Amino acid sequence: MAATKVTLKDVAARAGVSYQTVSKVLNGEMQVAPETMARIQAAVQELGYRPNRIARNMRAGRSFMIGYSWTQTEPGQVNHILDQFLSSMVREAGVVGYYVLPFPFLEGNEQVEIYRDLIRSGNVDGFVLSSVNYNDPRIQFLLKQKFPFVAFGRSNPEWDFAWVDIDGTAGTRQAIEYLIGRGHRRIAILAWPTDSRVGNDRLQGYLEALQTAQITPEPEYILRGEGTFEVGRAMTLHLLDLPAERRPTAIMALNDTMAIGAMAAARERGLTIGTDLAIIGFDDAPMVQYLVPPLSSVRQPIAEAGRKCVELLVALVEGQTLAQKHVLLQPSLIIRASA
Amino acid sequence: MAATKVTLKDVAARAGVSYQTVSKVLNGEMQVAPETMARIQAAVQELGYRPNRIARNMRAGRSFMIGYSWTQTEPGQVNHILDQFLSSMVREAGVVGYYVLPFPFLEGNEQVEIYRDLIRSGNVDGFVLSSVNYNDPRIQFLLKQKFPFVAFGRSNPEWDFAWVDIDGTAGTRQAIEYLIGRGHRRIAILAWPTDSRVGNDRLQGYLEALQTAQITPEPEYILRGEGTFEVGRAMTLHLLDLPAERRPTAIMALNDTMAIGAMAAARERGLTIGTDLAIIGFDDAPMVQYLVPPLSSVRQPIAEAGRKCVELLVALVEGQTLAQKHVLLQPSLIIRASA
DNA sequence: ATCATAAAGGCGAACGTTCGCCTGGCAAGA
DNA sequence: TCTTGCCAGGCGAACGTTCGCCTTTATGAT
Repeated sequence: MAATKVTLKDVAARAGVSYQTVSKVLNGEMQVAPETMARIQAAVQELGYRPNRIARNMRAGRSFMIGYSWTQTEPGQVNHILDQFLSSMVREAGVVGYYVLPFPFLEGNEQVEIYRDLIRSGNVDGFVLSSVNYNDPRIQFLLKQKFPFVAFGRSNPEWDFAWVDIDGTAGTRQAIEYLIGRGHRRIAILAWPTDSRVGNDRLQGYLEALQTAQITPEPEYILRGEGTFEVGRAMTLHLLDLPAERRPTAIMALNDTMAIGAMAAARERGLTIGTDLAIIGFDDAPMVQYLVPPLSSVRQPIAEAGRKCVELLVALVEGQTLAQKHVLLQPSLIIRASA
Repeated sequence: MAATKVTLKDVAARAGVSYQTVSKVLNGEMQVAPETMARIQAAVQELGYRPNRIARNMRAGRSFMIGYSWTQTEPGQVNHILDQFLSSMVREAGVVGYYVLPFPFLEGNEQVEIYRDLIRSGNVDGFVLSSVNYNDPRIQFLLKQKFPFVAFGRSNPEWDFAWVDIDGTAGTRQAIEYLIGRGHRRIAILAWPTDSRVGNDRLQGYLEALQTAQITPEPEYILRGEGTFEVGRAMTLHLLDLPAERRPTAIMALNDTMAIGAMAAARERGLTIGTDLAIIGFDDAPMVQYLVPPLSSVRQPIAEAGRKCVELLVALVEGQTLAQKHVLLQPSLIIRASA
């Protein structure tokens, strides 16, 4: 089917040396006479030789693969993260001689079994984990196995492992500080259930910003629920139906989908978004700039996170001690007309 | 670092047979006494043996990997395709014992070099191509190399290769027929430059629907440009500034981003979308359901396409003759309030 | 003339599989 | 008793690398 494979032996035969010599020369592990060198290089060129990666890995006892899987979003949700994150991982991995191996994501214990299989079959040298949360069974498993991995996201504080995360607290804090700076005092937040580490981190920024401004957090301004459009809309309707003097003048949502729900609710109540009610989202999904009005949101340096994950992981795999085991990246607030 | 690898020899030693026998038994290529079988299975279980994939591939002379790369979208654009497409490929590949190997996408000749390298190094057994267009150099190269691949998208009609595509013509035709059925006669289309195969296919559906309805296509209703928000907006402003009796009552855009631009333009001219002006997009990006009004759009069976690509490719790689070399999937029109 | 040294390159082995062929033993038929 | 055939399993080889050690020849110092 494909052109027959060119091996070291073919190159060696043409260059008139042993194949081991070719190997060493190509890997720069040996001094040879200049003419020999030239003959070898010519043979490589003419035959189009490339080292067989499988054989190399076989010998090395490693796969030079980084396992990665992600939660597939349900239809109607976007995973605008994936493209950036995966692209940057693939690129960075390529630079240091690795590949990224995507594998299916399953929930619960089955997922751990997949990790176990990939390890045992020698398929991967390490993992990058996404969608990390408290008590993540994958982390627990990998720690026990002492198998190299880097988590994109934090988990239980008592667990000691390498992670890269985006400072959700800072993102929200920045947004809330902006709202306060614009004169808002009654600021509500559409938050997530307490079992979400990401949600709690982001909520924390809200509390910190209020505290700094010496505003007492009102429990009725902190609503929790799933991060969907419908939930965001329902929560906002509830907030807008509070008596006028308690009704919030600004709403921050922990993701854009909820923020869009909030915008819908505001419109239903006849409010002008941006003037009657300020709304800020989180994630800066690609389309929110085209909403009416364009949604302010917190943008995360996803590509940078992907790069860092690979960098840390490769260091771990190669047995280096990490200069920094934790990387916390700063998001940035993108202000548009909605706030 | 990781637990020491368990090999066939370890299993064999524990079961008291030769390692080759273990191999054959596990692969079902040999009959053995029931007790032997039991001993082997017990040993496998107790030691947690999994065949080493690299060694297996080495022996097989194949990688069981499917190469895939995609064009990373510029910031501000969504690649809502990737998640679905890649997930379904990974899943389907897993079922038949393959993995998907993502690699960086580069433009032009460099890209072909990457393909060449991946082939020569034995990294992949085949490719799935995305973002295919006319005169695609990758297709040209792979055809010449006789290396297995499946394209997601069509290219030059004279080239003979396996592809999976979504029937863009049918998608647009369906949308235009819907508009005609709603009484629209002056229907404009925001199309793409003529060098886009996808764009031309979709445009074709527009022409066909008009012809069926015996409406003469007006050149001034067929606008071409890049598929961005700004272009969509500018084109629409131009259309809306036509004299009242020539102004279109409906606009179809070849992607959602342009459709969103059209919505912005309509709003700028004070038109009510859905009643004064019907707008339909293409792609059904996840967020368009939340626009105001929700955007009607053509939805593509992306996951199905990913599955089919893998199915065809694996058949090719394994040397089977394909029952069907071309798969054309039908998109569906999702009607919302914008049209 | 002798010996150590370095340069240039060869050689065998190993990584963990799978594949094809071989063998020893046993039962049944002639 | 001898052959035939089958069952259960063993054995060597090979895939394409890399690694460690060995050999040969030339060079220079003693």
